[in-house]
Amino acid sequence: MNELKKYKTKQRVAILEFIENNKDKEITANDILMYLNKNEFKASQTTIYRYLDNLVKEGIIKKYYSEEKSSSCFQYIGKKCNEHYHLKCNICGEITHLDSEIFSSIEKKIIDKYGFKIDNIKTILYGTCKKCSKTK
Amino acid sequence: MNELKKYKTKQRVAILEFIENNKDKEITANDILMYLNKNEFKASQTTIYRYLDNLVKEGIIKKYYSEEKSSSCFQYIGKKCNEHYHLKCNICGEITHLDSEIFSSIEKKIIDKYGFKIDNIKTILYGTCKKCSKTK
DNA sequence: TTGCGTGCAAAGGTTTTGCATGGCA
DNA sequence: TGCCATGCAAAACCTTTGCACGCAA
Repeated sequence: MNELKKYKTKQRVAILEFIENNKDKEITANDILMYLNKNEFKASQTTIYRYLDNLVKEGIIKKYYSEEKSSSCFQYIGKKCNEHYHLKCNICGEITHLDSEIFSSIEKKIIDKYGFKIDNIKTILYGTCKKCSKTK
Repeated sequence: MNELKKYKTKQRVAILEFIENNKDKEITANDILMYLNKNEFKASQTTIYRYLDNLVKEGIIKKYYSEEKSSSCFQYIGKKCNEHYHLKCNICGEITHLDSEIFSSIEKKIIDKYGFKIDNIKTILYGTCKKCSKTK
């Protein structure tokens, strides 16, 4: 994505910090709001939603919808995730980063046959991870 | 799954008919509401939501969440869609059904390397379709 | 007649928007 | 100083709930 000008504010730092500290969890906008209200810097829900949108567009976090919570959830994925795909376990929520070579042949096949260019940032492959397959 | 007593009402017939006639589309509760309002039998949104819940519980339709539409979508379950993947255009929303062979090699690779079993019903491959790539 | 189904209106919850103010660079 | 970011309140949505009435069986 292009370099949009962005300022570093206390709110943004606090929000991103919270998300980074909870890499392994799905976080709702409300979780962030509740957490910040108990801490040093507060941020309004408006700010939280707007900043989360930015982070999603930049590919730094991912957004999903949780039926269970009836709200959107966000999760940190890191800055170098623009080149590969992600697997997400339906059961434990764990995210696995896929080697990019695995998908390159398929990307090409799909472009050739359907003219469809897959967006690897937005696309998430859902399923069941190794651990959860065993304990089932 | 058990045999709950159910009445056959005009509203329910109309709702189910609409869903069946749009097997290949994602339908929101609102789509049904709008459609019915233009036609023979009307149904309130309350009725629609309640009946959709029933159909989901009975396994007749499937419910998932559409980020695009920011609302739940429902789809009649046809056997054919349980075996392959779907491409969804970020721009026009068109859904393309993928030939299952294209993905089978990848599924195997991912199981071998990560032990991850992809769920082809829940997974949707997002991107840009041929038409929208051209007009861009 | 019985009791499930319906519709209305209102509530509940999440997310977005408009606008004036605040604050980083 | 120039803009972007923020916060408030209200709006816009989607979905659920309570309650009285309607209607299939």
